[in-house]
Amino acid sequence: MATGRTHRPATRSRGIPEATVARLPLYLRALTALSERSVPTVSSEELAAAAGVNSAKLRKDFSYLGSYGTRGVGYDVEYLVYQISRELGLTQDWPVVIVGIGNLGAALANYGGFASRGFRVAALIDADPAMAGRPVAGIPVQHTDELESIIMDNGVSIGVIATPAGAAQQVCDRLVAAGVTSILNFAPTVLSVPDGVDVRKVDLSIELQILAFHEQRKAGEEAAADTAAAPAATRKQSATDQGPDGDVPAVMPA
Amino acid sequence: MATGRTHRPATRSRGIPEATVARLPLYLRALTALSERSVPTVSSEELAAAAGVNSAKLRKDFSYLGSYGTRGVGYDVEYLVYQISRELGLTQDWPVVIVGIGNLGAALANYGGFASRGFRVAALIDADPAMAGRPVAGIPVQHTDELESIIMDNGVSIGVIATPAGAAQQVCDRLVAAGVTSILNFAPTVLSVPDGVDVRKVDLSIELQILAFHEQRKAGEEAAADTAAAPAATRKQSATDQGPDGDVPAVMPA
DNA sequence: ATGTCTTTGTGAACGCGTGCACAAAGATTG
DNA sequence: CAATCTTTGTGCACGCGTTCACAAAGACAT
Repeated sequence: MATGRTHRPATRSRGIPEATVARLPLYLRALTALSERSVPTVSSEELAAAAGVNSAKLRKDFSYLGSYGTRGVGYDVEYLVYQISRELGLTQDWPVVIVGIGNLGAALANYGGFASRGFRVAALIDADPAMAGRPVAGIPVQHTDELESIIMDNGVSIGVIATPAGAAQQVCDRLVAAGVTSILNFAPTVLSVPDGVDVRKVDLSIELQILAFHEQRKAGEEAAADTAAAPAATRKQSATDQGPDGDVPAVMPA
Repeated sequence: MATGRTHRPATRSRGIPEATVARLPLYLRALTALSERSVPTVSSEELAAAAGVNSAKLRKDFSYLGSYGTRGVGYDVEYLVYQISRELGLTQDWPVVIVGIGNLGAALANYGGFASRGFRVAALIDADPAMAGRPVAGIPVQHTDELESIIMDNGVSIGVIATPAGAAQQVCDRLVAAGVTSILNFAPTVLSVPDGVDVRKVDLSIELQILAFHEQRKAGEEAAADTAAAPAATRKQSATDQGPDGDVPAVMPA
């Protein structure tokens, strides 16, 4: 997954496990789709399939929220949508600022998924003076100088960082100082924040590297399982084994 | 985190735990930065701080790769960079296709993090005929009709889906049929794939919802810890407590 | 009202991941 | 060469998360 919590040592909040919280949006999405199709009730089995999880896990997840199901029938879709929304805090309005309006920032500003669930893009902020005033996704970009006043005037508590890595920590510090307590970080850097501030990171490069690892492993297994007679030379070398350490050159391409 | 594995039931590959694999790119990034500053060696403590993890965890992670450190000294930066790169499969070239060249797809195509580590954008694919031929990030966009031939001709095994949710499963099916075995999915949908295909998803909306949950909890705690005399009315209602279920209206805004 | 059938809610067992704490290893100094 | 000091590598314990499997609960039919 592209994310990972940072700081805050798994303080299970009000008894709802972190892993469950991470799945609630998934259930909510599936439930919303059912709701739009006017499906009145759904069983744990069906909903689990739609959300791509195990049905036992889903039931246990819901049990942390309370007993909202009816045995022999299933869950009331509308009611569950409401309960999960409330639990996630989506029944209230969350103003969000996006800092760094490059390609990614613009994509985020245009992303419909933001507005659809209580998240409102309160402002777009960029350090480039040339960007100031230019509208992106219908919202005029404001200069970084305005950052503090924007945060405070709008009561923003969630910030999205889409700046280059070099600027991320500085932007983060300013956001936090101005009152932001939750940060979604797209910059490839480790952010350090004071206690009480949540950071989630989305790192495209890391995701790809994890995929590459599994891809390589698959290729290795396949090669090993091949005729097992063909000399290891799928591309360069089997890449799977090689002397425990030996004298491989301590240099690399990238 | 924004991601989560799908399918493939935690088959610990060659003894390297999944959690460790997910952290290797983090270490690699920190090590690369040290390498550029020509730092010869680094202790687990220093590197752990740079990567934002516990030093014991880091040492255990490295122990799965082998004993590459020197007691009393630390780890050789260059050597470790090489070993992790090799383990992650970054010493070889990974051609990648990006399908769906909207705002997000264009942002991904322009993202420098791709090219920097063995990942090469082999092609950009979009369903819109008007996009065909138009260069994005210096690469001409090709039409979806070409998808299969592009995959096969370039030996692409990793695909990135940045299409609208509605098109994602169909694109996924075609990618898999053409030979792709690893998919990075940005579309807000659960993809179903055959065994042997890895899917990782990055979901901006889910990340924000998780942040909102914690944000709400923080607001609730703070309100409760306030003077504890002021009647609960921070915004709507305390949102933290309320009858076990009661007769709340089964309707919601969004 | 009684019985059957479906589906929830959860107790219990298991496995993975994390972090402590320390022994082993090697570098370094005298 | 011996003593000391630093830092790795890991055994162990603990807690979280997942999954199984089943009893309890309610719907539904007769």
